[in-house]
Amino acid sequence: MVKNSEKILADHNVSITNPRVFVLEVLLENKGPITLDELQSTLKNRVAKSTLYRVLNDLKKINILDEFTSPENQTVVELSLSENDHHHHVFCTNCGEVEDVTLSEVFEKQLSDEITNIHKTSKYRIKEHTLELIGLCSDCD
Amino acid sequence: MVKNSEKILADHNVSITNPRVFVLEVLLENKGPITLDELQSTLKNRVAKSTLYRVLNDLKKINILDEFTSPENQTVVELSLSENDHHHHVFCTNCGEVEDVTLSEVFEKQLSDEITNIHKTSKYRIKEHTLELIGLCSDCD
DNA sequence: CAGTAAATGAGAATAATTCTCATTTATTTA
DNA sequence: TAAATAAATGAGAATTATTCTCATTTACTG
Repeated sequence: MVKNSEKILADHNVSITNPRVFVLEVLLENKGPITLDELQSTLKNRVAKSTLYRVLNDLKKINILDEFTSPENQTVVELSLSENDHHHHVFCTNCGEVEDVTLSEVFEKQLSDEITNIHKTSKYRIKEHTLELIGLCSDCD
Repeated sequence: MVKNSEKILADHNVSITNPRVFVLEVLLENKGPITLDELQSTLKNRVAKSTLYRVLNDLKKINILDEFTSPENQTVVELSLSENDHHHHVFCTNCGEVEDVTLSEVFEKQLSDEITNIHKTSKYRIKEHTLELIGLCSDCD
């Protein structure tokens, strides 16, 4: 039986190596955004630091990984395996946890209308958007 | 005549020093977000690197400076002198320029409604939000 | 299974930011 | 207003995050 992570790598024509499989496994298991620190400590010493950065760059290159920075300047990564999976992020300002949020279709429509309006007055051609929600998670509230 | 920057510092009970005045002057003149690189090169050698970081932290501490990271991982700062000045940012993915955008009142209302709805299902108590619009400025388009 | 190309580990190099400490500048006190 | 005290600065060292180098190991090709 071929592991999920191995199939992902094969499908994107990247060679299947232990570090890549390990990293993918953690990301798949985690399901959602994860800070670099957390990823690193979950991997323990299975992957060298330099290799971890390289693997993450590899995954970005094949477009299955998003990277962004939290309001507290933590690097956060998240698998993005499917195209049609538009969502946003909530950050806890206290513990640094990050989660996905999916906004209602109605709202996303309102947002895209607003962006269309911006095009009329702004000198920018907008291609993407991200909404960051910042607050406290239930543990920290 | 007291300079604007000096008044700002005095109003917040921080001592008036050359580095602080220089930095504030550039930020006031620039009006809008500016990358650290740009700020640094505008200041030339008038302020030591370590002092620049210190001054920026001072301004953050008195709540008149916002700091955020662009999608290209550039540190960006912006004065926020008035409370009631909610706005968002557009980033050019090519040249790295950043600008303020103010969204329509109608849309901000829709957004705050959406956040209210999120409260019902999410475990987060949301206190702030930022919308980042990502695209190309007219020069780079 | 051997040969070649690619990936890895360990640590050096680089970049961004913070820290240290001796010196300078601002503020307070008399 | 000058002296005393406290705060801020400059220069560079220290720290942290990330990338790079290169000798060794691993994966893919025929």
